[in-house]
Amino acid sequence: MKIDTDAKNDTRKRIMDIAEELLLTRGFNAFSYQWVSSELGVRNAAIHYHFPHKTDLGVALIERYRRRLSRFIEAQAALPPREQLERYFELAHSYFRQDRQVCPSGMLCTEFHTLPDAMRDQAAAFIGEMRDWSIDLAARGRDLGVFHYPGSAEEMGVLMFSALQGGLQLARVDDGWLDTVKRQITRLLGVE
Amino acid sequence: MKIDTDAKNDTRKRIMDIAEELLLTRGFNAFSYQWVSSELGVRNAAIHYHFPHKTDLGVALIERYRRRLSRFIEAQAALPPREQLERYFELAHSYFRQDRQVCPSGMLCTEFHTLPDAMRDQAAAFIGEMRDWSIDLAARGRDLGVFHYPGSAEEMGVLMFSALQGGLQLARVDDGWLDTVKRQITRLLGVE
DNA sequence: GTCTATAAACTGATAGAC
DNA sequence: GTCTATCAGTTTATAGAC
Repeated sequence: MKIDTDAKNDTRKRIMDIAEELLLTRGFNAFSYQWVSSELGVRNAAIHYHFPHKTDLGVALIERYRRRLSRFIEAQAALPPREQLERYFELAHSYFRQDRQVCPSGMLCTEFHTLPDAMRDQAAAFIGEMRDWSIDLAARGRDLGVFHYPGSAEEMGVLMFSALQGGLQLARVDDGWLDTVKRQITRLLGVE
Repeated sequence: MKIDTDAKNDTRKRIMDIAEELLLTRGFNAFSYQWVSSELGVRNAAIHYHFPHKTDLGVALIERYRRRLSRFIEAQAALPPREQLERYFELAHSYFRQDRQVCPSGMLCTEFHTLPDAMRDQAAAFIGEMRDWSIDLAARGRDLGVFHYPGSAEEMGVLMFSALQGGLQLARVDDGWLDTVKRQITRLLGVE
């Protein structure tokens, strides 16, 4: 088995890190290879060496989100639901803290109609995995008697995901928005 | 007093209608004057006559949303809360039905960091008015004994707005998403 | 791997004829 | 009001030297 992670290639990783920040603040259509290359201190042809087409860069970014999400889910799988909920909130809030980024799922959704097919496929898979995990959290919390809410776990999970995604975006206009959404979700889950 | 509405000038209105569709499907950064002019059957210089800068077009679109919202709020102000909620849902769903558009607030939020100042100001005002109305709905429904939910009207109003905005975007990936969000909001409002 | 140089297409925008 | 013609700048992308 070969080690074939992004860390293998330092420049490749730095390109992705810069592109990720640009994706989550400005959107995929609102940054160019020039933005990445000048930030990295190289010429734009160097970026094309690592990612021949911009689509390749976009796909690589979403694939990395999916791997991260997979690791995140695994790492907190055994925690009690209340702490899982805290991690969920912290995940969202960490985007906001970093230059008022939004969740990749939200950015990719609003740009969805403009994305190349390969990116759309990856985005849809990523969003499906986020939804499933949110539903699992709602289900497990209820099964363990920690959450008490009306409707099915699927309905509550989808609502939590939607509200956090919307709240993260609207927080760009009003600082307190995300905290309000977090607080109200906690209440609606009937915690305590 | 002069009559100075958009309807006065037919071409101007048609430009705005085309640009609006492009804004809500693709985003402000992902369409150009060429897209509008070719759809309208004129040359791009004709668009510049009506809107010298693209920013002017963007601002005019958001100002129109604000006027429409103002009329919408007035038109349904006297309705019972349950019907107001239905209209709220229908407002969101009408975007989805039309080529899976998203709510302007969502598109403008994800593109926020890339927008010119004048558009940002208008977008923030529009979003604030949407939020206030959602809060008013939550408050009035509770006052009239129709809604029963934990937390303040502000918290519930902000949550409903966030969830609908997020749900509308995520519906691009999964058709049933928006309906699920609507159903769960209704439940969480403790209707019936 | 990164560079220079360049291509072809598109962007927002303007001048001036009709 | 719309046209033709054009501008300077940017975009994604490639060829070939080092």
